[in-house]
Amino acid sequence: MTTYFTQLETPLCTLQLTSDGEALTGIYLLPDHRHAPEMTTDWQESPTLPIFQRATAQLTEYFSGQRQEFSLPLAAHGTEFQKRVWAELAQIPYGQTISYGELARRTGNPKASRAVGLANGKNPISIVVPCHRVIGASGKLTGYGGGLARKEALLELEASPVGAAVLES
Amino acid sequence: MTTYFTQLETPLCTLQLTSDGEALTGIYLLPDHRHAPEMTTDWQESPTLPIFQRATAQLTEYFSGQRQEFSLPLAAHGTEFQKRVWAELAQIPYGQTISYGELARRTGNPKASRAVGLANGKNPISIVVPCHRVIGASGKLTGYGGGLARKEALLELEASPVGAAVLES
DNA sequence: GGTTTGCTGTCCGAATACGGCGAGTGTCTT
DNA sequence: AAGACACTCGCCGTATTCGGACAGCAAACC
Repeated sequence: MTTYFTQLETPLCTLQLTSDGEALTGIYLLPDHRHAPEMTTDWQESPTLPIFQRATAQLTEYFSGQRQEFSLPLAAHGTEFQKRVWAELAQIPYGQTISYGELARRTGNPKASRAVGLANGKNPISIVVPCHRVIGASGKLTGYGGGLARKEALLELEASPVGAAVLES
Repeated sequence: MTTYFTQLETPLCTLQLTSDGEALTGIYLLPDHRHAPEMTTDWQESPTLPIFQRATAQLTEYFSGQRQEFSLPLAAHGTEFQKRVWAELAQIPYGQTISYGELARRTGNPKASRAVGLANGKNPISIVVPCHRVIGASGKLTGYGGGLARKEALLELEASPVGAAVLES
């Protein structure tokens, strides 16, 4: 199965988008994103793919503070448990944060907060599936696949009424 | 990937042939063949598939003593080591036997006679890939996925100038 | 306030177990 | 002597199991 990809520059960092040709399968924060897939010979750069056009437009709006929700076909591959966690992630509104424990409760395994953290880190579609909105019960950020600094930046962006201005400073 | 199959009656037993549509992927001695794959819902019976027609004809000739070598497209899936062993199996002439140790030497791992035995047992294409021609260094048959009795019968068939007559008795 | 402990799902490396062997002994028949 | 047989031990590639490590948290203790 061919994997299509393209890249997008944002005020935060470079994003790498991947797709199966129909749905979006991944978004990675380019330099040093943990669990980012290796690019193999069957990858094909296709900036003009419709799904990439739509995703690029919506992400650009997001970073300018003009968009709070995404509308894109997604296809995240993982275990049953992981998919349940990711589905629950998508329910967290823009600008809000919850704890790993709370996410565990919503997922149906109240005591699996630690496993939820792992599943969170494996979320392939950063930003659109807002894993950055999950923080420790104490308020500490505790971890992010794309780096703690970027997690903090994303939360600042969503908390600021002036949008991307905070990223420029 | 759909798996195609058909069955064939022989003087020895029923044979189950499997294919990917192009090449032969398996031959199993039907009642009680160890490591025989489970038939799943994506299996499809296709007796008219060209590869099955050719295989059936050649196997029938073999059991009547009229054929000593096969000419069929094969596709055996396994590890590197297993494929090396199976390739070496194909070099053993009709009617001859060698020991597991000798097969290990020919494969390039002289001391791996025991591992060779395992790989031998995993050979998916019985008879055409003649794993029955490998016996213990002492002359004992020591084992066969399709049952020791059948291994003995196959060797008798190949040793007899009158062909399948020995199987009828 | 700190520290410890138990509860979670998944991955990954290490350790283990398991054979379609074979060579080397030792014993017991002929 | 020489063969038949039982037993032990080293050898090898796989399959399976096992033990940590983690994007946490709360309760139970000092």
